[in-house]
Amino acid sequence: MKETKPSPAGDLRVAESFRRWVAMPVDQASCPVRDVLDRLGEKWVTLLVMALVERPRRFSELFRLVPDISKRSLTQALRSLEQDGIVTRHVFPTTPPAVEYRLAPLGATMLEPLAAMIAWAEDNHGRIRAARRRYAAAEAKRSGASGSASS
Amino acid sequence: MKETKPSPAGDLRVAESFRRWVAMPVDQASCPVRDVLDRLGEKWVTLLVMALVERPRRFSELFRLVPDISKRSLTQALRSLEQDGIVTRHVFPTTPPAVEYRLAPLGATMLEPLAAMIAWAEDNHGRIRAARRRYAAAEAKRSGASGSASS
DNA sequence: CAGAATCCCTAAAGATACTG
DNA sequence: CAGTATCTTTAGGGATTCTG
Repeated sequence: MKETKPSPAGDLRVAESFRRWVAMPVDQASCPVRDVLDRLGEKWVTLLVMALVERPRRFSELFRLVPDISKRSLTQALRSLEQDGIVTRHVFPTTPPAVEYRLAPLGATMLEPLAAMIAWAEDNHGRIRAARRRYAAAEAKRSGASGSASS
Repeated sequence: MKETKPSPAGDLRVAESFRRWVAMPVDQASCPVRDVLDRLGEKWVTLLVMALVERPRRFSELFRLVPDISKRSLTQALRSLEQDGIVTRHVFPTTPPAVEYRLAPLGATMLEPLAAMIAWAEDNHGRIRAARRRYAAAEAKRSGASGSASS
């Protein structure tokens, strides 16, 4: 197990974050949580960041590395990341052209929190799947019981 | 600035995570990163978790708290969270009925990594917005320069 | 090789109306 | 109050084709 530190301070910090957030205008652009986290939520973004941790990768390399992505989505996701300064794009004017994507300094700073989330996901994947099964079972029982008895 | 610790260990850990992930079958359900992180990426999920940090909230409370969510989306997001064991749902059979959503223990454990991500987002929101402006400017120049000279 | 452009299609999200 | 049901709109994303 990792450190199961209670971190009441952390909780309070989140609570504070939320308080600030809720006080903000709905304006998506000015709310970091929505503006930044939404980006990270985009389908392939985190996966690509992970793919770039070890070393820079070329387009086709990433394309092969993520089996079920389309070139279009790959391009889009890389654009997002480039736009936000998370990755940089280097074009080598050879023939045929080679393009390399590398984690920008800003991107490197997000590895820590990202790794924390990933670790949490891995640690609790079992629990979550169990919870889903439990939920499905409860749901099935609800449907099965025709609204009559069965307490 | 916070601690800008280099954390090479953290980076390696992510790299390792990715290596494991890429070796996995595409099977979404067996990959924690995709299975769990995708959920967290769902539009309102993190926001709702944040809304539940301080104390349990009722449906209508959450509805008011998140200004631009629809009842339908709220219900769905809460279902997701309930399904995964992140929140629990308590029905008080009064008339009219009151339903309270509260962070489950499992949900509480994700506050730490989530807070880390949020902190990162807040710390770097300015940088990201700047990067976007830079990107937009560079893009505009590309369009402006009719593809001829300009080094 | 690395993309841009196009078409298509599904899933997510909003609005509205109805119900226990 | 706390939903569900239905309809509609939209945008994300996939497949394909074309280009520098």
